[in-house]
Amino acid sequence: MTELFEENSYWWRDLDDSESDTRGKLLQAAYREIHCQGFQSASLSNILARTGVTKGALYYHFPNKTALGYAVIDEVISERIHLGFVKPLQKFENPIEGLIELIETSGEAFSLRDIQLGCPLTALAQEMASIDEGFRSRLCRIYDQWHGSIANILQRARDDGSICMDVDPEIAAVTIVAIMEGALNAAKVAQDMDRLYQCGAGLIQYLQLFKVPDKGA
Amino acid sequence: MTELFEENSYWWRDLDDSESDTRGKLLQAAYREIHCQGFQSASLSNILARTGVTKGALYYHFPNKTALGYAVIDEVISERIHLGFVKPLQKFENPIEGLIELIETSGEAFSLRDIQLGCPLTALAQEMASIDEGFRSRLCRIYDQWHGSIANILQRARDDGSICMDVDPEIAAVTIVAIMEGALNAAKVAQDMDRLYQCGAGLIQYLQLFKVPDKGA
DNA sequence: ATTGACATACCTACCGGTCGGTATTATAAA
DNA sequence: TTTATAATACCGACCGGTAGGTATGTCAAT
Repeated sequence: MTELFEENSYWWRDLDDSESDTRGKLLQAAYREIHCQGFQSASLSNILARTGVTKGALYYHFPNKTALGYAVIDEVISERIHLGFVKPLQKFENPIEGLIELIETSGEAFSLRDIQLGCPLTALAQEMASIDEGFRSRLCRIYDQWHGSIANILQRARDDGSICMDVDPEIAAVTIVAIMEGALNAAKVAQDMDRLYQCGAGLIQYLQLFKVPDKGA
Repeated sequence: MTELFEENSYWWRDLDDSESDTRGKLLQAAYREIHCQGFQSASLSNILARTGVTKGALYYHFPNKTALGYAVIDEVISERIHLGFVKPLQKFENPIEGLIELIETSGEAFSLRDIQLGCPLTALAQEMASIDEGFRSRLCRIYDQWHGSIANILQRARDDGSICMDVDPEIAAVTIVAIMEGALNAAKVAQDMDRLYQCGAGLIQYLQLFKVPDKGA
């Protein structure tokens, strides 16, 4: 078996393996183990072995496995999604161009390995949302922030007339995220970056609908 | 904990619990257990207890847990996706109207419980695609059939001029499935049917792009 | 002397899987 | 028609291993 855990990845690039921060090391290792195996099948022994931390230390910092999972969502995944999908959008004047830019650069950002692993948010949502309310509510918060940030820039764009008045920012935001997560899912199963590009093209088509009807005519 | 397994559900309505067919009973129970818990956390003991079948009988029909999982995909999930998402599309003259009809009726087909559980195909894909090649290839086959069937009707519609010539059937098909799976994912996490409707509205907007440019003008 | 930050040994429950045995039916030779 | 054989379908005690979790011990810094 190829050990996906050992690979470098977009999903855990630049993790701050703060040498002496036991709690931090546990969080990062737990994040990767959970991303690779799922939460329920994530093995504390693996995390311990990989970090060199002992069980006593783990249970000093976290009351149980579930709490560790919650912390991974709140402190690692949340930030990753923000850094990868929310923040990059803020710096664009025109949200449509920002979205398109984001779609196009993500083709370069992801390696095939990243695609195989898939989005950690979706994975955890699929596995845990119906099993544990603590997981669900935390994951939901992240999705809501993601939706909110997109809806926000669409609203602003609508206000200043750079996109069509009759686009509903909320519907558009939810749909855009759905396409992105759906695209990541499709590419993961197919193990094929092309799926990502195809959905990217579809998303760009969808975004064309937002343009103001040609004023030049 | 509410026992999602015990609920009736869109996802396992009309399962043929063929009284005396041990293998069939195991398949159906395994499907439900896997859908509720995920494959890795699915407990053979649960499946056994729920069916009244013994361990000896299970291992007579299946060499191991993995083979049981494969059979669930090939024989249960495959058919469910076909019945729920592929076949309903075939009976429509106009694929756009067919898609829209499917989106609208699915709002009635799903209960909140169904939404909480989510699509079994996505769940298994997210959990197992990067862990086990046997799972991945089988799930990929189902997605390919789904994509293929949509691409097909779009191609036919293009040929007879009922949709715009410059829609790429493959890109459109992959994108449509991505939106649907993304919608189911969003609704699951939010535990809210409205997410489904929002994405449905977004998908319908997207489908408007396929219409032939107004010939009456 | 107390506390924060671990380390180590240990516990029980459950997991997938095995294996010797059994009841029932099908086949076929005598 | 009886009887021997064999395959099918199942039973359930048992096994090694791993899981999450706990109890107690250590030890440097305040």
